[in-house]
Amino acid sequence: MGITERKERQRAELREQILAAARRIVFDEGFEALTMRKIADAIEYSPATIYLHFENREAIGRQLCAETFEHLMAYLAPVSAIADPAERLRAIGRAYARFGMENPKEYRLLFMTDEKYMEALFGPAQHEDHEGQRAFDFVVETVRECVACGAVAAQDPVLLAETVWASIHGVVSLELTCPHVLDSPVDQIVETLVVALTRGLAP
Amino acid sequence: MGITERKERQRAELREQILAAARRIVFDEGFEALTMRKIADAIEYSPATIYLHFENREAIGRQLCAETFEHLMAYLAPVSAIADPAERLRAIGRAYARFGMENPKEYRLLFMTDEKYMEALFGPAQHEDHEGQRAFDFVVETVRECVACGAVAAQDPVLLAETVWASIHGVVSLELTCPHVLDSPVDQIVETLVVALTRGLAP
DNA sequence: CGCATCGCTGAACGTCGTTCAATAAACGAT
DNA sequence: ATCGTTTATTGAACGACGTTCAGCGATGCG
Repeated sequence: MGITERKERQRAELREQILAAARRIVFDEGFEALTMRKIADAIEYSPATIYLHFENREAIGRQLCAETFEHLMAYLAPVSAIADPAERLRAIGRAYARFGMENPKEYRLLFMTDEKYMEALFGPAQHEDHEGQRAFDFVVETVRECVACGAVAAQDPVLLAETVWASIHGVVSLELTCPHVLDSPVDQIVETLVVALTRGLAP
Repeated sequence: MGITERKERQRAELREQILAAARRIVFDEGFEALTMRKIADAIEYSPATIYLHFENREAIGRQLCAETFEHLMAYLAPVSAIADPAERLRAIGRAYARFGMENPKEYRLLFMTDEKYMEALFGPAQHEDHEGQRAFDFVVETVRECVACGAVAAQDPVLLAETVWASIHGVVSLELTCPHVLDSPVDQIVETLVVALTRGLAP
């Protein structure tokens, strides 16, 4: 009785086709340009069919966000190999910015569009393991190590981690929103920022 | 022959009514919720009438951006009275962040929506006096003074000013996009940031 | 073969920004 | 006062959007 399985497989395949089409559209034109009818055209199905696989457009956005977050994690993962906490903190900033600049549409969807696309990663739900929170905890832990080894003056590690995150996010988001306003190269601004921050937060 | 003048006045009044309605809607619900039909309802005219005063919705957004920028300048103006350049630089950051937190929808329209709403303030036009550029030059000048008096190590002042601006923007924009993700109060993050930056950029 | 289930869609609803011919009012000239 | 013209305003429409749902045909089961 492989019929049920075949149907399930075909169903999953169509769902993946929808996601693939949506991914491509978002990558090329951004999430605002993602249209149910455009997806339908791409997969050669009626728009109504999409609603048999996703609750609505927002649900597709949420799924793409989850994937985007995995993508971001892939950028950050190699950084954890760096032993020196201060250098690791700087490397986190660089890797994060690099992800944003290399994946502008995805970054925008995840961090600059609406809170509803982040809240799946961060809460405010109660008991789920929020991968967003876990990733942020990695930054917090690095800051804690910086404090422990005397590279950073003792302060609330969460506050410091949020300061680092927010400021790097600022460079990326400003560049993504208005590409020609920042005169200096993003790399250089990020470098200035991470160096100044680790210097300025030292005891 | 006051007839022409009266007509001109009435025309200007209706234009101002449109802007007033648009302002209120953006202030209450954000620019995404700004609808031509909603404006038309508010001013008790047909939607088509609005197009006799503005080219399209985007033109209204641009005008609101210009006003928003004036508003931001009003926050920054008192700061110029501060004599110490380093303290003035910190005060710029605080005032900028306060503006963003107190005028979230306007801030979002101006700096987080689309480059087309900033480019009127910053270019890429050629010979106009871009008020956005002038405001940014104020930050650059402050940085220059910081360098001159030895508070900041000699580097490209534009790079340093952009670093400061982008990082503060990051705190504001992150908080506006996802209000409950940052655990620490925005004031505290901004304070940590401006202090760490001026410390870290010192010679 | 008949019946039930499933995948799928055409057509519709209400929304949006925008356009344009048509209407009515106000005006200048005679 | 009347005519012709300019001006202000709009109703109705177009195409696109997200979303819903009755119904269609094919598939599977007894």
